[in-house]
Amino acid sequence: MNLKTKEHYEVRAQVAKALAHPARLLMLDAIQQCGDGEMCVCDLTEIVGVDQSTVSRHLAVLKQAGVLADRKEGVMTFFRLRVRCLEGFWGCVEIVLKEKLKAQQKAVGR
Amino acid sequence: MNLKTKEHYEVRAQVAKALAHPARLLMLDAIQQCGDGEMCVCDLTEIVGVDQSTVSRHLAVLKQAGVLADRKEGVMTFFRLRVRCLEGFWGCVEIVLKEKLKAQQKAVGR
DNA sequence: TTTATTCATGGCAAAATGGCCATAAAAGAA
DNA sequence: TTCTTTTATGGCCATTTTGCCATGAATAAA
Repeated sequence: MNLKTKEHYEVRAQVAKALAHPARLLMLDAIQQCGDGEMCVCDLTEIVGVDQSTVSRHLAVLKQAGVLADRKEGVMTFFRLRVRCLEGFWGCVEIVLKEKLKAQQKAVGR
Repeated sequence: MNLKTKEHYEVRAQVAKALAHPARLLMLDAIQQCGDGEMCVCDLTEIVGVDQSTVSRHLAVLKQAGVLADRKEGVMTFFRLRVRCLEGFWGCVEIVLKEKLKAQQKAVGR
């Protein structure tokens, strides 16, 4: 088998972890769908509906993971996606969810 | 904007969370690469190198998420992938890692 | 039957995560 | 200058996650 080093799996898990929070998913979705391709912390705070400090920390996680980039303009900070592959990422998640549903239906019919 | 419900993001985050652990990644990789397409808990325990009870719990997480299925044969339990899309999933992670590296290089050269 | 093997689970402790509040820092407005 | 707005961060607490040990349950072997 062609298994990798422990670090190999750790850095990849770190990226997946950054994507594994509902508030962060919502923020990514909002940024992706907004016309400008970027959003300020204040707007994201309103959309997510948690404390501004919490949003700031979520955004820091996504930035640190390599998913978002930021740009300061005056008093505001705008965040934008650094990658275009998230569709594929969530496409796989959708498939997993469908499989899970299948398994549950099979279990009920047992 | 076409944002989804809170639950929409929660179930998807749950799947991502299941994939967001180095030991679980290693196990998925091992199962994917092994010839039979399935592995027993005992072999996975040896590969990962943590307690057998810990491996069992990791496998339960992946099963619950819809990523793995299991099959009992005698005293052993074999786990196999339920989905074929993980390549795409990790492909996106690779792209994120490359972006992160680019950002770090830019930061050093500043 | 007794013994050994394989896996799952209860219990517990350590660490990580996520949330809020308060507040600092930076920029612009008055 | 002083006030306001926007963002980031320290502090703190509650919850979740992760790991191990011990042990139970199930099956196979002796």
